[in-house]
Amino acid sequence: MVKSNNTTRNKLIETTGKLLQLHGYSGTGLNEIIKQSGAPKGSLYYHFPEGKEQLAYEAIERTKENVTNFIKDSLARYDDPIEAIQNFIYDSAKRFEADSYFNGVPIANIVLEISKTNDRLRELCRKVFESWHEAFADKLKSGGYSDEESWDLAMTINAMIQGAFVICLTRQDSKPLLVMAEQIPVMLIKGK
Amino acid sequence: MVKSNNTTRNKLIETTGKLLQLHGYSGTGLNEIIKQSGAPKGSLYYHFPEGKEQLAYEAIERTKENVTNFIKDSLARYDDPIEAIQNFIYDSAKRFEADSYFNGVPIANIVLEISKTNDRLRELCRKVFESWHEAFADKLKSGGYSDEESWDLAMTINAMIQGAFVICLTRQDSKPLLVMAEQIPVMLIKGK
DNA sequence: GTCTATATACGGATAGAC
DNA sequence: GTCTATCCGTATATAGAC
Repeated sequence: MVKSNNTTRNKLIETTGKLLQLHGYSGTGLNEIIKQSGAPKGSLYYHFPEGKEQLAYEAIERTKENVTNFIKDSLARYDDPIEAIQNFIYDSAKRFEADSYFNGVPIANIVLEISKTNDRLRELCRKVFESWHEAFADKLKSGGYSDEESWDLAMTINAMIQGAFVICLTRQDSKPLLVMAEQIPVMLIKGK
Repeated sequence: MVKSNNTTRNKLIETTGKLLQLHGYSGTGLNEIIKQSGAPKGSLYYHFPEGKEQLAYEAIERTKENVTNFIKDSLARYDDPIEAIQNFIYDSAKRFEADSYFNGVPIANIVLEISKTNDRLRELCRKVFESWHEAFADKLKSGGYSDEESWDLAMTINAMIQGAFVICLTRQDSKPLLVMAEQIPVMLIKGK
C-alpha cells in the first residue's frame, strides 16, 4: 500500500461520492467536485490522471467499504437475523430522516445511468451489490438458514431495501422503509 | 383535448422516454433525441416550447400510462393475486431478457438523479409510483386482503421489483427477478 | 503538488428565414 | 411546421509555469 494519506486526494474522493449519489454520473461535474471539496483547483488531474472515470471508480470503491461496514456493524448488534435485519432497516430509515448527506441512493443512481455505456464501472457496482448481498447472507447462515435459502433471502432483502430507498427519495419520507421492516418477519419466519 | 396526433411530437416523446431510461436526465442530450427520433431538427422547440424539461415531463407521463397498463393487463390474467403477481414478475423477467428497449429502469433512473433539484419532475415520478402501487393494491383487495394489508404488501412488492430490476441491470441477467417471484407466495400466504 | 490558461466539444436554447 | 445559423454556458481535458 504505497498510497499516501493525502488529504486533498481523500477529500476529492469523498466529495465525488456524495455528488454522484445526489446527481448521478453525468450530472456531476468536475468543477463542482473541486468547488465543494475545497481541494486545490490544479490538483485533480495530478491525483487522478485518468480523470472523471478514475475519480468515480475510487469513489465507488470507497462507498462500497463504507456501506458494507455500516451493514455489518448494524447486523452484528443482534444475534437473531430477523431482529438484526429489521433493526438495520430502522437504522437506515433514521439516517434517511436525519438527512446529513445520506439523501440519495449510493450505487443505484450511478449504475442505472452507466450500465449500458461503461462496463468497467458497471462491473465495479456489481461487486458492491455482491458485497452487501454477502453481508445479509452471512447473517442468515449464522442464524441457521441453509446456503440456498440464505442466498435467495439476502437477494430479496437487498432488492427490497434498495427499492424502498428509491421510493423514499421520491416521496421524501421514510415510510416505505418502515413498511419493509414490518415485512421482514413475515418473509423470514418459516423454513429455517 | 386539442392535442393533435402529430407523429413528430409523438416520436420525440417516445425517443425521449427510451433515452431517459437508458442514460438518465443529464445523460440524455437534445441532439441525441433528435437524431434517434428521426424528427425534423427544427421542430423540437415548436412542439415543446419549454424545452428539455417539458419533453421529459411528457415522456414520464407516457411511461406512466404504458407501464401502468402493462401491470394491470398482466395482473388481470389470473384471479388469484399470488398467481397474478408472480406471473407478472415472470413476464417482466422475460421482457428483460428479450432486451428490445426494456433495458434500463424507467422512472427510478430519472428520479434518483433529479429528486433534489427538480420538484416538478420528482412530484410527477411520485405519481407514477403511486399509480403502480395502486394497481398492485387493487389486485390484492380484490383477492380479499384488507385495505391496510393491501397497501403495505403492494408497497413491498413495488419496492422489491424495482430493486430487483436495478440488480438485474447491474448483473445483466434476470435472476434477481426470478428470485423475487419465488418469494411472493411466502409473503402473501398468511392473514388473508 | 498546485496554478492559470486554454483547447475543444457539446450542452440547451433562441432568432429569423422559409 | 420545419430549417439553419448561432449564442452562450459549461463540460472534460491538456499544457506549461511555478
